[in-house]
Amino acid sequence: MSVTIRDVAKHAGVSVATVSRYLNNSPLIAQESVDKVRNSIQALHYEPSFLARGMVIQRSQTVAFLVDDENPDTFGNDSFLKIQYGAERALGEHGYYLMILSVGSAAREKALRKIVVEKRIDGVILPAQLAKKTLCAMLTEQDVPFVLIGKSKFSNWIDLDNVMAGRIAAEKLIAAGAGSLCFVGNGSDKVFVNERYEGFSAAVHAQANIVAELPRIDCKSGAVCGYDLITSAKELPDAFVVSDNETAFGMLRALDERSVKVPDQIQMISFDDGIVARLCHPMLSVVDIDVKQLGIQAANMLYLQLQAGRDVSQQCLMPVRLISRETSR
Amino acid sequence: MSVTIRDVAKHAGVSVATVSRYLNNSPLIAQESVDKVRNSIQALHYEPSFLARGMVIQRSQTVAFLVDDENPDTFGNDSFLKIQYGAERALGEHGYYLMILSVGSAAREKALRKIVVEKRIDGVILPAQLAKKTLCAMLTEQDVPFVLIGKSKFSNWIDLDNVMAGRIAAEKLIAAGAGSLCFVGNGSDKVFVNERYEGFSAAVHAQANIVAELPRIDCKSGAVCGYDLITSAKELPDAFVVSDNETAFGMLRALDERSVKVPDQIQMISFDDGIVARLCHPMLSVVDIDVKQLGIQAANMLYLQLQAGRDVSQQCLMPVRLISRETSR
DNA sequence: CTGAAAGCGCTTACAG
DNA sequence: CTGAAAGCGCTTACAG
Repeated sequence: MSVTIRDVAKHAGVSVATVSRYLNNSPLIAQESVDKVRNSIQALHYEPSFLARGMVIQRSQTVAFLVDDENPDTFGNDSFLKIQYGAERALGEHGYYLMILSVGSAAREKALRKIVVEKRIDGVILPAQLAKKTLCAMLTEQDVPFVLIGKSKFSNWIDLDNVMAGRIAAEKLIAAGAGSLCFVGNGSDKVFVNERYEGFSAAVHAQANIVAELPRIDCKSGAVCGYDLITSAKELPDAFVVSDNETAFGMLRALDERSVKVPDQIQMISFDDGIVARLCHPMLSVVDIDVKQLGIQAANMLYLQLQAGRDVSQQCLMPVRLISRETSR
Repeated sequence: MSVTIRDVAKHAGVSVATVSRYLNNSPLIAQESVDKVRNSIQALHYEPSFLARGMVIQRSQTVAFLVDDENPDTFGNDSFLKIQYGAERALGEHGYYLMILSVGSAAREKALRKIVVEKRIDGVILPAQLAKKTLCAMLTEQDVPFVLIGKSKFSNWIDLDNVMAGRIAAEKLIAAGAGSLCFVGNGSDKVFVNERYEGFSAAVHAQANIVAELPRIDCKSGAVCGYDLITSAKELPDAFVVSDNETAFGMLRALDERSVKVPDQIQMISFDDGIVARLCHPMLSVVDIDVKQLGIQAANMLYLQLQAGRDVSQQCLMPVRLISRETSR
């Protein structure tokens, strides 16, 4: 049907071995042959079959990106989409393809195993939350490199620098004159919330004259909770650092109703730059990271391992940056 | 290295042909052989190589999902992620895998061609916006079935029923007593906006006593535009149908500032149920569709074509539903 | 530097 | 119903 390596060989007047050498950039080939083969390939619109090639070299040039579509908390947002796109792009530049695989249930985990032993994929990128012991053990045993998104006890991971993010937020507020700060966290069990608090805390304690009264408040319902928190508060600090946009959104609305001027009377900084940050009134200042870049980096880390052949241990913390808008001075 | 069909054959005391027949559920095999082979496969943990199989049958059991990561307008939202997950799930149940491929630039379009002729994929799902003539022609020529997400002149597509959505919104408002309605659209060049208006329009004109003054207002910057629109409006209709959540958000904030009671004095209905709808104050009533279901359906349509072997022309309009919240009576 | 040949792991007529 | 054999399109020692 389609044109094969044999057709090219015949057309070029060489053997298939020579064509194959050309395809693989082998040094064992004369310039003259190179030219002939190149011409024939163009003339015939030849495209090597990855299936045949993959079969002999036992590689598919594709990596799996694991997701859990049953976990809206982790994946129901577009930053995940951006990570994915970033990874696809970076991988594409190295000639690799990206396959999506949801592994919510145990059945799907078996599916992953199947894919791995079938050699359908050469590597995997997965969120740390999905990195169960059995899964990682399987990957290691099958000699498939993987990189995690999010800190982990496993060797290779990449994450945003949440501690730094918390520190930056607090420092900015202190520099802007806030004498008393309060951290509001949505979800005390989430590690990124706790990391942001850790950074916040370090920055506050570094200044002898700063009061960290109400040092930390935890809520768990986003906007509604943030709103309630403000309406019921007796006294307010000079500034809030809030773990997420939605909680901040609710707080700002309540502040507005109480006619508290932001940022004049109270300042606020949150994290992650989403649509909600821009809908806040006034617009929310935020410590953000470039999530697409995170995906790109993850892909590059994996590519390195794919090349090295064996595990090179890598950890990477992505830098964050402050986006000053209207809730901070 | 890994166990092959030959190992299984030897272990089971049959020929590789028989094992292959078992693998392919061939009827040409005795029950006795079936049992022997099944046992051996389990004993040996045999997993057939998709690469070898794919090479002979010229199929890879994977479909490509095309995206354009440079177009934030279409893909910078989580509904796209849900479509993707839905597709992955549905495909997975049929034993197919999902590969992501971004095709923003011309270079990537060549990459798609390569993937197709390499037989790396058996079919493709793509947003209608990406369905350029050359691309579809290539797919057709290469005999690769595809389904579009969004209405199209090409044969197979699936879309949300935007006309119906517009109609439902208007009818609900009319039934709730609105005597004058106004449609606010964000982006007069977007087909889904125009379709929603079309349904709105039909519903309004069906009622002789309904006034459609200010029949349609177009803006193009979301929240800010919605806000300005209300602050500068001289008189207001009984109800608004708004093409998107963000514009509605801005309008509601302005209404609040003007102390117009919603939904008592003015009602409002928008489309798509996102996070913003719930952050509106009062919470936005919305006509929504199940986007994940859209992905599932798209996958099923493609699967049908993959099975049928040849093009079966299908169009599918996904039903929508009203989610009544606080902005409608 | 080059080609003939074996082999990667499967499927599928073909003959029995 | 079963097996021997050819073939899918490539790569890679091996001998030259």
